[in-house]
Amino acid sequence: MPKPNASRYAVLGLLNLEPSSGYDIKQFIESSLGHFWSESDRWIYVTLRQLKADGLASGRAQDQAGRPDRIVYTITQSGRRALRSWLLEPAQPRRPRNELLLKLFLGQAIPAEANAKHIERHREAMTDRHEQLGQYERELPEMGLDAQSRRHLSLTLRLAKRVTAAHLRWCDEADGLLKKGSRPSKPRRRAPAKRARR
Amino acid sequence: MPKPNASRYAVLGLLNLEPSSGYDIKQFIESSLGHFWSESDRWIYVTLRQLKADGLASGRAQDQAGRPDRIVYTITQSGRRALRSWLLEPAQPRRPRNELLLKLFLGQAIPAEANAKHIERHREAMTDRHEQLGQYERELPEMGLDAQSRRHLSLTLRLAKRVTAAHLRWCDEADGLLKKGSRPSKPRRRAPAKRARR
DNA sequence: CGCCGCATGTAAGAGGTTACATGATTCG
DNA sequence: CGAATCATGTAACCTCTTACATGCGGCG
Repeated sequence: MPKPNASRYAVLGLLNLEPSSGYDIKQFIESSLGHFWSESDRWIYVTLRQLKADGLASGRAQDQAGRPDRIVYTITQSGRRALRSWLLEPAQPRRPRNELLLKLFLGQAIPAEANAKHIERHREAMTDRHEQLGQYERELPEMGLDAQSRRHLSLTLRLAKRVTAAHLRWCDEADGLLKKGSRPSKPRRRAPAKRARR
Repeated sequence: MPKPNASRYAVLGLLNLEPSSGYDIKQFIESSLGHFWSESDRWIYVTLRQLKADGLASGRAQDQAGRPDRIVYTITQSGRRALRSWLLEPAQPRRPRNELLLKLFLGQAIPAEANAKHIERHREAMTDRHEQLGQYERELPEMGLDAQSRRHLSLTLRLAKRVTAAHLRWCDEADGLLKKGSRPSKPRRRAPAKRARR
């Protein structure tokens, strides 16, 4: 029995929507799931062969005139069963790892302006993202998806937008706090206070 | 030259605040950075020895009466230089991988109530988290941290709270949308529409 | 007496990432 | 003519997880 492994099930789940080649899956993930899921394209191919080896999918090579052959994978009965039972299990939260917050927390070692720059970059990234999400949301109805998929995708978009907006509001707040923090009452003053644990 | 690697710098950054043993670092991460950063405890020990091997930290074993020995690591000059230049670089965003959203997106394969349950679990998790963050925020002033660290930690807490609140509001929205979606005009009806890519 | 806290380590392996490799076609 | 698109693969490597290992002292 294969271990619980999100990559496998992500690929398997897409096969469940429609038989696909590795390239199809890569395209679909990049174009549609990018705001909450991504995979390295090489890894998709490896995963597909693993799924086939485990009997969760079957693959047939298609000869294509003037193109590289494509291997189209189809989910099997046992694949559907495995997918369903994975979908019923609670989602496993990932280990939190926010590099931006880590850098800010450790940011005493660098000038305050450098920290402000981190926030500024983040604001730009979040602004772009927010715009892209809005764009994507507007394009949703025109994509050839069935009503269910559209509803489910729209659900994920809404969370992404809310979270992005929260980040943007935080950027404003953070700017203010960083400015306050970097303005010592006397110039060049250095706090002698020592951090103590426990 | 070691590759850019967040774990190493997380540990190095903590050493920069104060010379510490692996166990100290584990405790500090668990108690204070848990909402935006975590490490597997075993890996911390490995990382510390790597840092030492690379000359970024030095370590001295301390004999302790009746206790296992502890190895206290101290950041070196070259460690400080490496840390500073890492802190100045833009934060690398991680590959997005939200298992909850993946399961919801693929959730056509399971009954609508199962998807609602995912949301419900998520709401509970986010509610707990929000409470914990509030608790932590209230305890901040009493922790033996210097003013800078307190301000920086509080910054990270504020983002975490905003994001958590966004998740909670989304849970309510999602409930509504899932209910609408699972109520077909005629019972047992199944949408024959086929998804098409591109 | 058994469990918890302190304190570190090793080794195997999972789960990826990245560089390298190939090769035809279409488009600007 | 060069770059991008289609299409897959191998192999080395990195990062981290997990199971296993040790051992003392204090507490209920």
